[in-house]
Amino acid sequence: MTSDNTKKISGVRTRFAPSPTGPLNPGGVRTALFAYLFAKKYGGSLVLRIEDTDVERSKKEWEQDLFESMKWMGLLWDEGPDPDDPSKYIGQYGPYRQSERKDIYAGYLKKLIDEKKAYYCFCSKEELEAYKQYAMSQGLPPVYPGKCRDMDQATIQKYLDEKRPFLIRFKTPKGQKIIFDDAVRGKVEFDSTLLGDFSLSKGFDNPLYNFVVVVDDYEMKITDVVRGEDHISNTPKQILLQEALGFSKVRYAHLPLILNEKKQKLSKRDNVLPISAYKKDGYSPEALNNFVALLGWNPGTDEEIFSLEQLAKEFSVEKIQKGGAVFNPQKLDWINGFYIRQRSLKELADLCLPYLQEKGMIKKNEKMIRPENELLPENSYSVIATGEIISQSRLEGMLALYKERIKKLSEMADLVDFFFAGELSYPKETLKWKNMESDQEAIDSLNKVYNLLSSLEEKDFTKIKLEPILLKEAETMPDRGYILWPLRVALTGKMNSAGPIDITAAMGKEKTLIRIKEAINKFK
RNA sequence: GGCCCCAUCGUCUAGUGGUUAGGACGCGUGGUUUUCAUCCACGUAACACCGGUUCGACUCCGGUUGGGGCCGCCA
Repeated sequence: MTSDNTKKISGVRTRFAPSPTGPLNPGGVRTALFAYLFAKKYGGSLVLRIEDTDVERSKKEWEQDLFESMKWMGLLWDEGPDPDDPSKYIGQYGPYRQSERKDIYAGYLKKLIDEKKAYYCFCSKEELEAYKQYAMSQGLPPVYPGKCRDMDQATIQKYLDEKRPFLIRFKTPKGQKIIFDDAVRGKVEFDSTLLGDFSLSKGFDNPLYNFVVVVDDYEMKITDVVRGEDHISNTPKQILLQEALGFSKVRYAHLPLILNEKKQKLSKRDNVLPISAYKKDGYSPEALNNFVALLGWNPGTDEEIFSLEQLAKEFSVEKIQKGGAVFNPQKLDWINGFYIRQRSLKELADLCLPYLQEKGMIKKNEKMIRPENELLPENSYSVIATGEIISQSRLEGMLALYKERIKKLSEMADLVDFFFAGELSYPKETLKWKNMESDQEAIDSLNKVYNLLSSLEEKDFTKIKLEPILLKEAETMPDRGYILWPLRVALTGKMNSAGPIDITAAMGKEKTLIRIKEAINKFK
């Protein structure tokens, strides 16, 4: 019922307003995602605003990281810097970089001072810090004591003429109850007295957070603020400012925090990676969005897999949790593995290729022509260690065997490395199946398989053809391991791998026979 | 210390006065299998506590405890 009402609200405008002081992390993405979903759900738009008023801490590189990560995640904004060329803007209300809007802020500051709703403060940092310590020790609210609140005009002018540094403070009304209705939490109440005369700006050209947020949300016609719960105690300050400036009200939805394993607010100290690192590790944006959406929100059904489009459809503020949610990397891995298993072989190959190339295993051939000028029917790759040429479908066949075995793409390379290696090195004892009593049994097994396979043609190296042949042979032994285990180790050099018959098919006749020969030779 | 917020399995959560408290991840066991995974089946495990309201509380109210957030010339 509530969601129906909300749906009717026209012109919903929400915003994501990060400060570029570090790489975008899962916490930031969660805020961005929810703001995005809120906008999409109610047919509104998402504004991206870079809160870079702190020149010391704000860096272009983090802004760039933010654009790239958001784009990669598919969280595209409707207004703000152009993701493809951040020096340009999209949407009709730009630009949205606070560092480029100082004139606007200065105008509102002057207005507040003229109307005696704000005042100059010339107190020193040391003075203020000392008072704060004292106040805390006395159990008093650690807020500005108001020394400069009623300074006479002559003194103000004198200090200004002396070019003393100053702060502009808001003249917070005392004893006022500030009540707002949070979409997540319901009614929230604060006492204005406890807020103190908070600061709006350093001089006229270094405006501060609480002030610029209010100005920008108004100027950008924001209707709904979706942000982390860590901002809830800023909300009464911002409401007071809206009232002082005669701005319209905005609605608030404060999201529960994402917590570390110790149940504290996620921070850089925790082993949570920036989005760019998850990307590098081989997590997909779909999995990340899906996982992060489920942190503090649920669809009300048992369903857990959602695309961004489905999320935008299903999303509702009523279903947002009140308590914080612990970031659980195991569940992320599970979801990521799930998405990998959904991929087509072509997609999987495209996705894994960069990892294989990075490890120096293969390279993609530019020309679709073999050295002897034979045209290839499709893409081809060169195996760097051996110079072999393999086709797209062969590569896909190899990767397919490990699709079910990885949770992230970066794990693929180490699993399939044997396909792209020269002679394998492993202790010959591993060729011996656990039930075998002597080396000779392993040698016999390998010889048998060698003979069987060498009588076949390359085109018979498919699972369908190979399986009956090899299994028939295996049935003559005490158990299948007598045939299959030595073959596995000969082909992969590993104790754990995909099925040996699958590998034989994926590897092809030539290389398979070479590997078996090499294995037998280890005993000579 | 002050203010604000929160409270169901280890974790993410369903649940809106009467349920064997459900699902998912993880973990364990079994099945499939030559191995590792996948897959399937089964299992493990929770209403923080104390009062009240009520015929009846996980659910409503109060308190306690616990956890968290914020208290910047950061955002």
